Amino acid sequence: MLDLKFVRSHLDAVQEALNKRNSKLDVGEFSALDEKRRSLTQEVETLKAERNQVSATIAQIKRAKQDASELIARTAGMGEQIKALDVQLAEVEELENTWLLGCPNLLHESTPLGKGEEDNPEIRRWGTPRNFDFPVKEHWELGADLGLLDFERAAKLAGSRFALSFAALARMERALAMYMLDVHVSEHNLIETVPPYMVNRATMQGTGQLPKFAEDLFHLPDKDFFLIPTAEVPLTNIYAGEVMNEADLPKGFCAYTPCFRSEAGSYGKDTKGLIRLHQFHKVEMVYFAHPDNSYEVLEQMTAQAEKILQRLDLPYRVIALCTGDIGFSATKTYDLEVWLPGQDKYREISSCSNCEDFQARRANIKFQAEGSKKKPFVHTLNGSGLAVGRTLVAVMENYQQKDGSLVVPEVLRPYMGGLEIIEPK
RNA sequence: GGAGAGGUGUCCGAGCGGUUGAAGGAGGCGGUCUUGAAAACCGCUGACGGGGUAACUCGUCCGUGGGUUCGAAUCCCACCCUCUCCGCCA
Repeated sequence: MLDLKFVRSHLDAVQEALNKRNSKLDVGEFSALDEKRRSLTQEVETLKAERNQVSATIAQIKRAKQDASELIARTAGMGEQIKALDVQLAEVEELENTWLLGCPNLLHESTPLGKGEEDNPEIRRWGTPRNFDFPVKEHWELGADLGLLDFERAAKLAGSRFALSFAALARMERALAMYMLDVHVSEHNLIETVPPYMVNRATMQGTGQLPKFAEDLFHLPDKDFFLIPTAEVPLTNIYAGEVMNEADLPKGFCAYTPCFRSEAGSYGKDTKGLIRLHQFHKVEMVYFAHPDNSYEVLEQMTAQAEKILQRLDLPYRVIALCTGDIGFSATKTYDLEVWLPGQDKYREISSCSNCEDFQARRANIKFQAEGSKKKPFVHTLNGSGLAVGRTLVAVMENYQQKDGSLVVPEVLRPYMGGLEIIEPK
């Protein structure tokens, strides 16, 4: 969330960012609440100061073993009055806080202005889409023909937006995940992590999923746990409430986890195949960075995600999300879109964002500045490195052959017992 | 799941319902002493919010949330977490 004092003193700048995001939020609402809170605070604190004084006097009298009943009688009703004001104050504070928690992040100056995804500019392209001398299939067709992907039985087990994959295809998904993790751990020095896949409310609030986006999450009411929609949530919250060492920044983590999304409101979108499921796997990168160089870390992290696509020889492009399309917590985001010949378009496979101190403030993650008493908030960044299910889709569609078989990308072969081709039955 | 113990400041650790924001240590910072260092001694050493140009001042915070009281770290209730033992379990 944004800093309360910053919002108060930069109302115009905040409103401008909200407008660029197509948000309907009005800073005037915040302003009114803030003023109300401050005047109530003064009122109640004056009363409390008075009460504390009288109580101290009573204490003195009692210690002198004298009778204080007269003074005690005089304070009757004071507690009630304070309590009533405290309740009012708590209500206003709650409203103000809810406003702040529901307010999206500011925007980096380099984030392009735009209404929606159609306005996202392309930054660069890598690779050349392959020319096929036969009609290309989409991945679900390939999977079904190979007998290695089964959506009907998955629907029987769970419902729509679930998948079953088998044998070489299942193994290839595992190979992809292992390969990604190995690259990030041995080449990028990320700390491999196995985090909880269910987290509590505070954790979801720390990264910005709650309170605003509850409908996107799976919730276990018994324990009040939420299934993670991305490993960004547990990883970013690792240092919640802690003070990190400046010398340790930037500090990066990665994790291979399932991700659970309710996909409410996506009816009719990507209803076929592996593109949009309630459950998928993703290798996620999260960095805690120094505010001075977090944008360099963003470039580096994006390059790390790109490296995976390059090693798999999958053509992709990098786009910058515009102000109307960028996520709630981010000030700047690059999306990597991989070429899917079956769909004849580029599709999102990674999203790399700098959230600056937006999440750090929510989750209270600071660092001790050396040679100073200050404890500034860190900057947090997150990026997919990559979405494993969608990478499998990209490999299937890009590596398909005329006879319906799939060539196994070279870098994956060591993870698949040397297998070079996945043959149809 | 059952039985018990406990959660206090950077850390350890006290705390009869009333000068306790919190004893006493340790650590850190500054100083005295010293050729230098150590030791010893002295002082300082939390966060957040409100008011004030400022010096400063007021309020809140002893796991979390409620309650009792003129007054709660201290009493009551609920919840969370940690530890020990038993049971169950991959």
